[in-house]
Amino acid sequence: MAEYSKEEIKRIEEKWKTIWEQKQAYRTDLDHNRPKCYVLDMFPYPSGAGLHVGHPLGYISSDIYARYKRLKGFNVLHPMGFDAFGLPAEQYALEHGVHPAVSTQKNIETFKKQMRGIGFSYDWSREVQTCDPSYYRWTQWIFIQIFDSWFNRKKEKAERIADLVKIFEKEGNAHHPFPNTKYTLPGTKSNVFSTADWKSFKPQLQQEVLMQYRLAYLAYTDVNWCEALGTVLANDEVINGVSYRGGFPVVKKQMRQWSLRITEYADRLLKGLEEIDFSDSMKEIQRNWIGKSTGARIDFKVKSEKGTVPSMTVFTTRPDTLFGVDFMVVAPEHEIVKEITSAAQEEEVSKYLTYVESRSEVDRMAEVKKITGCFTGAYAIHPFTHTEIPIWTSEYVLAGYGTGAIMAVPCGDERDHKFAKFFKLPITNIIGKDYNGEEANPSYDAILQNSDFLNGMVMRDAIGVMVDRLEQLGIGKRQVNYKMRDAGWSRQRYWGEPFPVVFRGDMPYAMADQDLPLELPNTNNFKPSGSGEGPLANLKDWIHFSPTERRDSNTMPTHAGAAWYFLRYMDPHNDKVFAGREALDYWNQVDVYIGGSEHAVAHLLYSRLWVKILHDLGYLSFDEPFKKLINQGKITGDSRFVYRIRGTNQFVSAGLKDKYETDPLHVDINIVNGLELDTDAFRKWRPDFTDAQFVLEEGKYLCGSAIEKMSKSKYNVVNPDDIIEKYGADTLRMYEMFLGPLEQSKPWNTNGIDGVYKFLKRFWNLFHDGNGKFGVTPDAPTPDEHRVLHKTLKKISLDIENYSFNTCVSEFMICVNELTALKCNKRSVLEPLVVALAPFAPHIAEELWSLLGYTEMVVGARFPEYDERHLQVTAHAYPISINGKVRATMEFALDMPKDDIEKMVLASEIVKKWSEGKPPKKVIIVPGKIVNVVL
RNA sequence: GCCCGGGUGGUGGAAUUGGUAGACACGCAGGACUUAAAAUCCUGUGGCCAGUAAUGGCUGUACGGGUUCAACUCCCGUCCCGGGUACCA
Repeated sequence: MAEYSKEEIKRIEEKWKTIWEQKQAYRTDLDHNRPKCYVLDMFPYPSGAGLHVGHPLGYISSDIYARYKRLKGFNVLHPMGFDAFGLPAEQYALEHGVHPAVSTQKNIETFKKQMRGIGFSYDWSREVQTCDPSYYRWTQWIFIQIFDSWFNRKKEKAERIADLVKIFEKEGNAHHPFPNTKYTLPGTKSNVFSTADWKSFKPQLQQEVLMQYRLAYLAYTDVNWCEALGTVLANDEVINGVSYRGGFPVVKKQMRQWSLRITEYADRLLKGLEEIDFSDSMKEIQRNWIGKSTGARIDFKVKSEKGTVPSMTVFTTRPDTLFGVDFMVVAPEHEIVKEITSAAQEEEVSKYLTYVESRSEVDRMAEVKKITGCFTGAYAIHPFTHTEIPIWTSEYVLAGYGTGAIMAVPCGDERDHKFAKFFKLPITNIIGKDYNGEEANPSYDAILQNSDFLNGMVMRDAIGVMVDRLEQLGIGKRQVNYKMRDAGWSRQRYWGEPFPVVFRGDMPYAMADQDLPLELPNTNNFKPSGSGEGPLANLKDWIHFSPTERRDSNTMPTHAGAAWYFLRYMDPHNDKVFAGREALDYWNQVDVYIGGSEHAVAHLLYSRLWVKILHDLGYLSFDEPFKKLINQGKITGDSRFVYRIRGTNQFVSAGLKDKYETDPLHVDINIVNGLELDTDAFRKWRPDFTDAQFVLEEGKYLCGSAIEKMSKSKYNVVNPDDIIEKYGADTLRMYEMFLGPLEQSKPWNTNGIDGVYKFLKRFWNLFHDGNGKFGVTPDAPTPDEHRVLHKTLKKISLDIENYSFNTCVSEFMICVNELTALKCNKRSVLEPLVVALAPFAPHIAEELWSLLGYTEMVVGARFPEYDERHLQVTAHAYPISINGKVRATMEFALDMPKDDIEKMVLASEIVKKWSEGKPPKKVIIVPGKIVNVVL
């Protein structure tokens, strides 16, 4: 008896999982005779909670795609691994005393077990774990390559530091100025040096200079210091001034940190977006993050009491508005403030600076709209009108962007306008009626007035004219600015990659290749030192491993291991290089990358950066890692609530809750059916509910509901294991796809899962008679059966190529409905369908395939091609236009073979009737479209 | 505030990208089988109206306009929902 029952499903699924493992069915090797396809999932962080139904959504889609591509004859790389370093394991260690290595391994085992249950086709022989020394050895190695390179702006690519040294020896740094324009050589005010200077520098100073160019560099930088976590956070880990994890306050602190000079790549990261297939919103997020703006730097002479400052420089995107400047604003942190403040304003300015310093990041974030500022007593001289423009300082100008100083044009900029109104400063109007006196108009299209040589010009056109003039006079220059900052790369944590450097004196030196990996020392002391140093600082012997040398006490962020793991998959066991060149060239770019949109800025940008650097240094033939990115939507939880009457153990049904004073409580989703609570189960759920009383409506207890994030504390987590236990993995896979479009977020519910289960059962039954006996007939298909088969094959293959898996499932259901109605049990029809179903429901497909008599697995089969000749197209009646003009309308509806000649014949017949016997010269007819006829 | 998405039956969602809106599934209702229930199968199911009926008519894709022979799809305006971002000059 072979019925598609719970027991049979279990037997089948376990059987095939075991066979796949024994035969290593999904093992992949280089094969130059077949086209390759690299299908990648974002590898998970193995959290203690295990997988929930949201995780597999992306994994299932990528698995379907990978399996499909295999059946289409591609050599598919479809690996999985673990992003195993990270803060949660370390915090767990602090709380429970379990070493991160131990808890991480345990979690990974759980993840793998759960993944096995779903029946993924991963090549587990290629698994990587970022915390494995044989892996992070190469993370460290790549870091050294980055440390050992600089960005040649002339060639727009990374080169070796050794090449830079050669340049310095030949010509100093005249053609390659310091990336940081504010940097000056120690003891001087200069930022240029000659060959002779370079040769006179002591080795220590040479290293210091080189550090200014390195793509991974050490510098005192303002970092986001989180006291509560005892660590520094990256910009993208700070949300609204508090830590993304825990929501603790974050303040600025100066620390000597590693950074990656990602800003040098801003333009290439931006340009690269044009050639890769990411969603519009994803590209937009990255563009915003990079934040490119073009404009000009403009120098202003300064008149102060002390007369010491010859000029100040501002950045503006609107040089066309130069004649509308009414005041200047510099950031409070700007060093010029102290130099130009007049005696009369001294007290007020210092009071204001104290106030600004006292304001935490959170305060500033919370009160963005608050207008504060102070006059410095100094004036800038307008380069054309030579009028005196008052210089103010205000926190609305940021020290870290542009030059930290702006020219304020209140009639065109909203913030400048508000500032002017608040401090009652006069406003110059340069755009006539386009400025209403009430609010700024940031238009580019107004006609300029009051603007000397720009009068009468459209603002947009005036920009270039003004910049040209400024450049001629040598008081301004075209300039591009980016919002993006260099990426902080140090973490004061234990559970991460140690930096592969040794310090001699103050300077770090890269470790030699043969000394890698620098292994993370084993310890049980994970407490941060609190002063800003990480737990590794507690290991004095490790830090000071020799009398003259010491190690870095920081570790790298989790982004490091994740920035290149997709390369390691290509050649995971290589101990000579991070991945062999042949494998890198063969597997090349990731063809499809599926994962959550939350990694839009951090992970995806760092991966793109590392690949670009490795490409520049000659290690890779491609410079974008991911050809196509798909963001699967989040699966949210669907929570249920019960309402307890305050102070009692009585619970009121949702419809009646307003009649009482109640408190809502989350209730376990698993003891609620739809909205109806299983009251017996509820009493058993928790001891304090044993004697719960219920106020029912219409004999039922109905729960309240809300869509929320899935989390343990909300009792709305659905574990895929439970679904598999009840319906099997094939049903879970197909149901998750059936839920809706892949990229759309949706709440999890099991409302329709029976429909999918029934579908599989009916599919199974097509191969069996009423008594559960397997049997198919050898007959040839009827035209109807042909049509059903080829229609389905066409739709399925097209939809998979478009990642539209939900419509695939529907198409399968239609197919089974139609074949059931036709009572079709022919091998010629059913066999191709087994192969088509295999990507979605691999277990049942394998079983049916073997029942059909194949000894080789369906894994190795070929996806059936559809044949257009078996498809019937229904044409509809539409107006027919003759010579582009609509002449008449006629209805026809018929099944028409989709064949061009017949279409022509048909169309000409129709037209013949209408155009009074005149035969058409040219007829274009597309089913479902306007029929165009040229007479 | 600004920038992207999106709004279709009781529900999840289809619609060849301008061509019969609501496929498929859930739910619901009715029926068959059964002593009964479960399971399974069949029929119906956007709304309103007419008819004993087969059927026919009107209306309908957030709202208001427009383009078109034809609009869920394109254009203009309005209202909601989701995501990103936040003094970046």
